[in-house]
Amino acid sequence: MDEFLEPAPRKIISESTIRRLSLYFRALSILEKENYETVSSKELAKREKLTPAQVRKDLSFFGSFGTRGLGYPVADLKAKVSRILGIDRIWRVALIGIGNVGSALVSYKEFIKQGFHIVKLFDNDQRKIGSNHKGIIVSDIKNLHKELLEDRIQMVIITVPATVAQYMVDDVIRANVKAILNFAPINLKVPPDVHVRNENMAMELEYLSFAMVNNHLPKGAQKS
Amino acid sequence: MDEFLEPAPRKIISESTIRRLSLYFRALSILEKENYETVSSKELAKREKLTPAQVRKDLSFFGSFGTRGLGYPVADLKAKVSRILGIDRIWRVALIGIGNVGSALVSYKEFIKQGFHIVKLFDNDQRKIGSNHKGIIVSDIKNLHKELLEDRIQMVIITVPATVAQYMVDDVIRANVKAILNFAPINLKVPPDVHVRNENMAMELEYLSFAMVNNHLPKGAQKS
DNA sequence: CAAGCATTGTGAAGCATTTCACATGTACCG
DNA sequence: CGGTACATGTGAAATGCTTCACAATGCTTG
Repeated sequence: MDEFLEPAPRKIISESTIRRLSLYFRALSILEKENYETVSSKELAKREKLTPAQVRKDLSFFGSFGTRGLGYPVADLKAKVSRILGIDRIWRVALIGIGNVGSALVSYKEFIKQGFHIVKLFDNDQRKIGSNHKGIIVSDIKNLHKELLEDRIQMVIITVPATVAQYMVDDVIRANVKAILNFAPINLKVPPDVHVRNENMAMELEYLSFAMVNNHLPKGAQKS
Repeated sequence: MDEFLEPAPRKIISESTIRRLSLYFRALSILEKENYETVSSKELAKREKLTPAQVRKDLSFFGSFGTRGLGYPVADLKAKVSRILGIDRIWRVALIGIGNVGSALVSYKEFIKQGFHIVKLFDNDQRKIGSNHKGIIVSDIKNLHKELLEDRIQMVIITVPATVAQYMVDDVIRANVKAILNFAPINLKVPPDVHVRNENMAMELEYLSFAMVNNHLPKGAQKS
């Protein structure tokens, strides 16, 4: 537990680097299952369609994890990346809005695997309140503030219609939650110390649509 | 229909620009509902937390849509952006894998609103095949190739487990589909003319986790 | 135990993206 | 109808990100 990890990276880490850390983590999990002892930046890059230099640079922001001539120790690096990402622990998550997307996320296995435990569900629909989803009873949205505090919730996932999302968020912030994953297609207003990530599935389809219409070839295959 | 739009942008448009076009489209839809006639780059920027210069530069890649001193005509610009993004038409989409996430997406209203019509569903589970989701009968995955062609499917959404995703994709490619939205946490191998976008919801939570653990303040609020 | 091989870690170079700043142009007011 | 205020469109500067290239270094083999 007391190995060398740069205590807290003082350089500013770019968003893209953080996203790639997630990719490395995923690749390392697979490599571990395949019983690799070590892995080179080259192999890691190949598996996630990146360049070896990028892999090395990304990791080097956080320390020197490899061995020259050999590569990176898989299990060890995986542990370190998970520690950097903060997924070496359990996060207590609440989900607000038990619609189609909300219900799907309650059973989403990737969340559990990575330590994101959905422990509270909220909705405003009387027919849903009190019902049981995967062992969790849906709470009345009226008790949002109180129950978020009681259960020491650290992250919230918002899957309510865009029209009411901001109201939910205002309440969530009052309950001292600092991290929000937002599925509503709206730009939430939050104070500077609250982190928001937006997940907009239509946006990805729009990207595909653009690419098709404009014959916009994917990276690495640009046409002259 | 025959107004001036650069016929096909010859400059390479960056991924971030395309993503922002989606944001502009969203903001413009709201502005239209609010009965704005025109909008300045400043207002548009404010609504999507961007800079006015960025808005202007993004739009300028595709033409000159504004009026100096006045701003951009809302309805007109919206139409143009939707044309650039290729969402001024109907896209025929198939969804493979009727699990939690898959079923949620069948009813996802944002897709319909933007012209993405899910018209085929596939699964390999006998209990699901033949069942009806929002008026669509689930087909047997065995007929994937045949039915994709018959129904002239242009895009596919993959919501199957990571272990089988690549097999599905191989078949999808053989059916001449060029756009894939992938929810499986795996790096799909596709030929260079096939577009893939990955949607990884756990990755966004990991980002939040990182931000919390590293006290990584969001943009515009960096601490010294 | 030395030579050779493989692969990291990292400044510096090369690209890409964003922001700046201002010339240009339009609308509107008095 | 001239003057003023406003806001676009865009080269150029600034910033940020990725790739290059190579010195450093530990492993492996004979």
